[in-house]
Amino acid sequence: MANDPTPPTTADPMAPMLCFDLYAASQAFTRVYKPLLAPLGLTYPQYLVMLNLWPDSLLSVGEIGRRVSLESNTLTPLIKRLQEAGLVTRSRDPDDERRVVVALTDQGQALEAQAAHVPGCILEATGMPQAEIEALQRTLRGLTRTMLDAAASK
Amino acid sequence: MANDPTPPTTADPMAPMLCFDLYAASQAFTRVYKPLLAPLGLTYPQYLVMLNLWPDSLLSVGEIGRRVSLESNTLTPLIKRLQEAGLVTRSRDPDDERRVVVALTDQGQALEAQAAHVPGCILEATGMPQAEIEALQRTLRGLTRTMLDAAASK
DNA sequence: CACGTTAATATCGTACACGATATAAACAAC
DNA sequence: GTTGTTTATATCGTGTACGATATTAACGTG
Repeated sequence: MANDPTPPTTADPMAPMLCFDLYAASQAFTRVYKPLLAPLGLTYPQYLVMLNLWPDSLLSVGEIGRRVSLESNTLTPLIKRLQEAGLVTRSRDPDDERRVVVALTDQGQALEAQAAHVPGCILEATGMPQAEIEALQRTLRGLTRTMLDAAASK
Repeated sequence: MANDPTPPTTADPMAPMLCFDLYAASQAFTRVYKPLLAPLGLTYPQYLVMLNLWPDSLLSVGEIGRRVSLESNTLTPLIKRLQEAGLVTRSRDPDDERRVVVALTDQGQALEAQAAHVPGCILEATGMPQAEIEALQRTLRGLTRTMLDAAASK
């Protein structure tokens, strides 16, 4: 342990930053998800997309985007990677050629069973009872709405 | 409004995802920060770095990393951008040539005054009383610790 | 003091995020 | 039916994140 030239901190500038705590918690989840999803060949955002495709098996890019709060600039390359992995197909909607329809392949369908244990593992890792988790979710959703309204009104 | 081929969702796969709510809340903060920080020429992570430099004015890359939870692979290019913007200087620590010391320039120092209104604006945008914010921070910090412990023990 | 180890940054590759813009299909109005 | 507008994706550029590896300095032990 060499001597660090850092002077003793008088007041932690990070202490009052709620945003930082949110970010840290989000990153902590990512770290727990990673070893669970890596064997499936999925990143966390890719897992969110698959999670929506498993029950519906066929969705437009835009509908996926609304559900996971991402736009085509992020989703298009992400879904292309899922396609390269053989999990989904991409094709134009014949009813509306502007749309791209994402559909599960057999392999993508089969992945659902292999991912079935993930939510339970995450729930366990939180160490929180269900009721407390739901209370936290309500708090966060209210906060998110308030913040977005504040951003929009500017 | 054309007819969307999306079938009615039976159960929202996103509903139980606490991680998603954390992510959404974090993104909502980013959107509120952006118009406040853009006039200063800072991104949010860059603002976090400056927030630590303003009281101490001279920190090693590693010490900054410990405070903002980032490593050199992210910090090095970020700090180089701050350097190109004329806000900081980078130089080797003469006492330990492995270290790089980041120091505020006059311009970087001066930016503190221009950023002084930011925390108040953020606090106001949350619409939450101070006590509730602190309670949420405690919850999030506890959750983060539990999650990281769970990730480490695997 | 050589030599293996540790420590502090940097570099590289991959994958998000997201603002701005481009493209092309669908729609609307005349 | 041409023309203007909206809608759905895609592309591009910049900036994080982060695992893996490289580089160089400091340290420890014989």
